[in-house]
Amino acid sequence: MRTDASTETLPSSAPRAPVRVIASSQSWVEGEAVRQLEAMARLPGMKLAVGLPDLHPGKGAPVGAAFTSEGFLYPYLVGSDIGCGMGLWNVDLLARKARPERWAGKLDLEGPWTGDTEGFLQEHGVKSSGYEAALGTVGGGNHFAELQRVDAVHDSKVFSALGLEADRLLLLVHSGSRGLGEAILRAHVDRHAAGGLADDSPDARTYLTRHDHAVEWGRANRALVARRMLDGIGAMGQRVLDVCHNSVTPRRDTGRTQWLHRKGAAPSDEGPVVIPGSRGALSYLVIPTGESHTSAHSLAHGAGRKWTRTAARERMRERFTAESLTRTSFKSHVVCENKDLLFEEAPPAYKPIDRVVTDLVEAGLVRVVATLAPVLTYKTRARSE
DNA sequence: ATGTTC
Repeated sequence: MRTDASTETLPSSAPRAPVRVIASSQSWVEGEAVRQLEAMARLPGMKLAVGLPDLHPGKGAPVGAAFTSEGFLYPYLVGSDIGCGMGLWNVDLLARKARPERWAGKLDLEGPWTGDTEGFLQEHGVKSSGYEAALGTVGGGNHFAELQRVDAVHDSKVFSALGLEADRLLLLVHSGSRGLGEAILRAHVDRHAAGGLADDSPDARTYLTRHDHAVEWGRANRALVARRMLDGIGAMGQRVLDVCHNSVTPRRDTGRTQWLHRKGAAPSDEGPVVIPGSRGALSYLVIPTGESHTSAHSLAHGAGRKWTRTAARERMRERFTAESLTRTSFKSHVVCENKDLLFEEAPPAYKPIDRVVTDLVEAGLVRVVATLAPVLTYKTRARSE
């Protein structure tokens, strides 16, 4: 049986698992993303391929998707940022005491943390990895650490049960396992290219052990990013939630083990999650409303890209100065001293988050608990023209 | 996504 996951070599006549795209007609989903989803549905052992409303094309495999398989698992579907996810912290500071401009001038999370990373990992029950120089750093791409205020509370019962208060700041951290996850995928690709692994093979066990470690390390990384941010503004915080959106996990609801791959897909079976928009948009704190096998136990993980990075750079450079993009329509501040990244990550490069969340609500998958508005978004202090 | 990549 072939285990080759490359889309070119899989004949379109190969048997195809059911494909479901959870998006209303008002959500624009690129045809290429759906084609990628359908190609992945032809992989050996695939049982279900689900596109969430933030589905968009990726490098071979689409992003904003979840896949269940039997007998085989596919590291390539998880991608290189194993363990990437969102953590939310409750900050012991009133929103009206926020000083975004002052904080933007001094916050610096570049470079290794000067504290005891080994000790920090130990406290979190995580083994060190050799990548500790990156522990507590945000990374690139769409990663960020963002101070937020509460825009509106829609479900005060759940909101209070989470220990949240409407007048307090929150901190949302989106980051992953940095170079660690990348090295794990590279080791797999060196041996198997885009092919999958028989789930009873030694290579599958090796990959899963490393994968699980990267997931834990990624979680600890977000915790250290949060601590560095909070240290920088002189505040303390408490973790409210932390969910991973790039991972593969076993499920045993059907008798035979199924492998649930999430590629930019938040879990719907681990309690509340935050679905962030672009840095110039609201983030949605939502609670899943019932377990759903047909949605592969998954939710959208963000707004989803509308423009490629290249297109965003070109279009945004024509229309805006870098300086103007360091503030948003919410009057929030953006620390991003890499100009290319500032343009690539500009709000118009992303789809409207309200439509993504509305699609999830209308599909019966979530209820909105609160909306959160940006106050200060930290991307990078590393200067680059 | 990536102690990237020439």
